[in-house]
Amino acid sequence: MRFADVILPVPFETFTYIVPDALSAGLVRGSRVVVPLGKNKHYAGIVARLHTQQPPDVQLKEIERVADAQPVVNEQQFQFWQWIADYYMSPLGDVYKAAFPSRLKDGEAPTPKRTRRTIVDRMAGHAGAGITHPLSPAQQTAFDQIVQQWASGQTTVLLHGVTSSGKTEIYIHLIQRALDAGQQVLYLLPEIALTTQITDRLRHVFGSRLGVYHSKFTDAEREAIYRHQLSAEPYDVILGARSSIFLPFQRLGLIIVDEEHETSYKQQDPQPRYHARNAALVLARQFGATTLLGTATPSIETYHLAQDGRYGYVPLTERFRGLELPRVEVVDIKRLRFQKRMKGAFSPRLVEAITEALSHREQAILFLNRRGFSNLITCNRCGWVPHCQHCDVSLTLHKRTHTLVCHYCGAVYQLPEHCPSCHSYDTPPALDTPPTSLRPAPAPLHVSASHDAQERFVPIGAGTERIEEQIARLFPSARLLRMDLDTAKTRTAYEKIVGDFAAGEADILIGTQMVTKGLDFDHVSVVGILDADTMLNVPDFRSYERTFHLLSQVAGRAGRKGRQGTVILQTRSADLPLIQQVVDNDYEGMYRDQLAERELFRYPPFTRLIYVFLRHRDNDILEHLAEDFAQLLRQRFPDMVLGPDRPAVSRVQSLFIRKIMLKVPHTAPPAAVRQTLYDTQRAFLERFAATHVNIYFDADPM
DNA sequence: AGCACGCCGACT
DNA sequence: GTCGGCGTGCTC
Repeated sequence: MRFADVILPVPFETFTYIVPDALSAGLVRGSRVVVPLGKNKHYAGIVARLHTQQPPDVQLKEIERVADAQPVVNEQQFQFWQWIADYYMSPLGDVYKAAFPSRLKDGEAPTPKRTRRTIVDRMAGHAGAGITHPLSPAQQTAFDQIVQQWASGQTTVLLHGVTSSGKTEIYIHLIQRALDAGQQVLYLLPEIALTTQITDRLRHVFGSRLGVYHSKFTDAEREAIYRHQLSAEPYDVILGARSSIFLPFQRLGLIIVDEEHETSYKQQDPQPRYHARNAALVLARQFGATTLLGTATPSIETYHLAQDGRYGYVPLTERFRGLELPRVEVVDIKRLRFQKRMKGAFSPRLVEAITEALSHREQAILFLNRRGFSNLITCNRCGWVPHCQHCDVSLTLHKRTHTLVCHYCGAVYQLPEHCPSCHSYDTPPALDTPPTSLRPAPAPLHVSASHDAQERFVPIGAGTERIEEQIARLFPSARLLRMDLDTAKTRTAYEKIVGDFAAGEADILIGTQMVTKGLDFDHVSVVGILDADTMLNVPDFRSYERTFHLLSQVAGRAGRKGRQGTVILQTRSADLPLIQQVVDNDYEGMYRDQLAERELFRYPPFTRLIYVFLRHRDNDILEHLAEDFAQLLRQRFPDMVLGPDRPAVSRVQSLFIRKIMLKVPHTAPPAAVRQTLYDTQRAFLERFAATHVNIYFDADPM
């Protein structure tokens, strides 16, 4: 009797099935098979092992059919999956879930008969022509240094190049070099930076040898690319987001991780909580491939490794075509507010700079890291602030839709007619209206609160929607565009805003983080950072580093050929050294300060962090459980445990949350640490068998 | 994660 | 008298 251990898209390791004789011949490790699970579910899973050892005490079911003629997971991928599963403490089933397009995991739908060829056609295009631009002398020097460091055995190199230094052109030449050597290339970008600007440029050069892979593609498109990579003639270059590290490769020779400092490389929510940059380095090692990490502002961790000599290091300080770095001016809005000299969120200096830009027919970008109209609203009589019923966050007013939105879970509420706390303005409620508080609003909303409902509640703080309103009042003739999650929900909407702004069809672009990534506009002379403080005040050891990255990136949007751009940085923390470091573009200074802090408080890169999260619907029970769990951990990991703490958002979707932080020294063997964590978890769950507590780990959290 | 099974409130 | 709420338990 033969058995197969099968990986299924459920959070477990493997399930064992009987291999029917009829299927035996066509089955190998890596085959995709359809199997029954539970009462009447069917999934497509991956055969991880074929053997003859019948497991005891389980009633085995049979494999129903083999889904493909050929195996779909190769040996290299199995190793990689196992590394992810081990390192990030996630079951193989969840790794499989992350690695595969959904349709390939579905047991119900038969494999589609090749749909219209347009799926692959759209991706492919022309043959490509080696249309690489010649490198500038500075770029050529960087290129030579990178190649030379690889040759000297330094397989990972950090390219530290200022914004607009033309890193992409260097990448293109390195990719060409790898292709000439018959190798495949993986080019990773954060999701948000995968714009048409970059894909068009690469398509232009590499034509049909390029495959693009990211989450905005339909599942069918992703399936097509996955299958194409299994074929005898796969794409030689994959340009993709985080999840493209899971594609099958045959002769991978080079991985480029652009914007390596981006925290979005770390998958946050569903398991596996992997870091695509770090996982890519492991992938490269498996293939004996070289890696290039590129950024204008390296992460502290990466820069530290480069300083240590563990990564090669290549600086590129010259901006392409002699573009000057922008001049950054700090405006202390704490004082201006006190002096009542602010016009809404705008300082006189920012208004002046925008006025000047507009008078020269130049463009401005205004950056604010918060969407919606106001951060929160409060009753103007008693101070009541509406909160999400499921999460521990106040609700954001969205004026256009007359709604209150939870930016954490996405729940949408009607704007209340009167304050449920003090019952002020107590017009008689309609009989069918529960007088209590917030009622969830039906999804597409056409609810209009009565006109004066908005006056009963005072909006506090500004979001992009409110900035748009203020700027329209300050500059009535300016043409405005707003880009945030609300206006650029789809890729098309996003591309339209970017395209329109680039074409000069608007004068001012207001936006969130979205405006900071991978965009180059030629006519932007002013960038306004409306409020640097929201980022600084996040209680997290990385908040200064993150603020530096973000502000430097936003600042880099300013500047046009032949004229220095201006950045107006408004902040209430004007004296902070970090702000001066942004002004001076002083990465080294920021790095030095942050590294000292990290060493003092034993944070990465001096330790490895593991977070333990506990979730429970009862806050008091959770409080005790988390305390007990931390106690068990303290016994096993002396001097390494911090907490439990309430995370900033301590309740999400009706579950309360506690976080325990583990600072693991580099001397502790990772496998042993993980084993101890699992043992502790098991002991804990056995002791509190009855209580329903959810525990999970996050290795190298962001 | 799904999804079924199981015990307590408002409807024809 | 049932429809249905989501608590909890299992999946080879």
